[in-house]
Amino acid sequence: MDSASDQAGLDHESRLEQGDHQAVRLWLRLLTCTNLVERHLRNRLRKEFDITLPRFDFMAQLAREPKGLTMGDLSQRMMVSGGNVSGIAVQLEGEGLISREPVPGNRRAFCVTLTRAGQKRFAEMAEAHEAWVTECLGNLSGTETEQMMSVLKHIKHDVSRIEP
Amino acid sequence: MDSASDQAGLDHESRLEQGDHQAVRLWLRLLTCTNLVERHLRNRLRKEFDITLPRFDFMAQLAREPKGLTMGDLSQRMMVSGGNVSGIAVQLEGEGLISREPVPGNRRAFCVTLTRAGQKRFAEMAEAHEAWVTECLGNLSGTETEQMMSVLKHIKHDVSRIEP
DNA sequence: GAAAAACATTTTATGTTTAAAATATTCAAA
DNA sequence: TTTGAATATTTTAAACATAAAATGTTTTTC
Repeated sequence: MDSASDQAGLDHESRLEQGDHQAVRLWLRLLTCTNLVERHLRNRLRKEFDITLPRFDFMAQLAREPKGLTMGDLSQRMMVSGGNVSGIAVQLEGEGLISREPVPGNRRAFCVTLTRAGQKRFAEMAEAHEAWVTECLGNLSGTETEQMMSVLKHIKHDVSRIEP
Repeated sequence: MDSASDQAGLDHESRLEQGDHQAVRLWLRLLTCTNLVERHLRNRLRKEFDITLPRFDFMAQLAREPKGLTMGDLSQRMMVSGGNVSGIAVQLEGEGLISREPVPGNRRAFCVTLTRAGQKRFAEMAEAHEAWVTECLGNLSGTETEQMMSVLKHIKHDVSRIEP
């Protein structure tokens, strides 16, 4: 067992055998890397602000859109099901961090916004969050960052063309 | 609203505002991209083989290690909690795809292996899985693939150095 | 303008995931 | 050799996630 994998812990891509193809190797490394960062952010959000990643994400979407979003908008942007968004909204509303008000002229939809308390709370968290992300991804060179952005865009395009 | 985001649906990184910094932009794109591929694979595994991604992953780890792994090994390599692995193992054992046998000389640990049926089942799935991954990530140029591999390695290294 | 289709959301049932506590075993030290 | 620490796993409780059904609203269509 080599010291590098001892150090970082064994994971998806540390244990690949020769036969695995290039694309699979890339996929496993991509997955490992994203999980690593995601877990790091999740832990710190919990430890420092006692909030989960989905709730933070929910609030982040609202912070970018001061005029508010509907539940459907949130579902799309967070890329999760409507029922999921619904459950998170109940909790955040209970904590007084968001408010749901009827949309004039459309009694089906809600307009969800951050409350004043929600804005304040989110601002604190966002600053820390950005610092944590920068800690994870901020040591790349400008070239590396650009390469990643470019290739990821390419992948996103390819995958979008597949879906049934 | 541009046609590209109509096409793929709104997501984490489609809605960023100017002020967000480089690292955060990269992170959101990385997350979006990984989620996109992960969801695609998850859906196809469910549709074609009626299996979940975690179960597939569990079996994949075992397929690479014919001598078997302990529950703790699996937890580390899959990067999920022990309780999680425990639950998956119960199910797969119930379906006769894996077996758990005591380790001689250590009554705490189990040695988990694929059964013959498990090996056969996994071989079928793995072939399809590799094709799906190649569909998602196989259209990149050699240069792009190498760049991704290299930058991801860099990120992984940076993040590993942070953890408390 | 009534029926049908589409929309926005919530509810329900089921399953996944985690952290933390509980259980049991092994190892180390005094 | 008993105490205590470390290890390996399972159980538990709560949050998260999905699909599908249910509810109520709006729009379309004939």
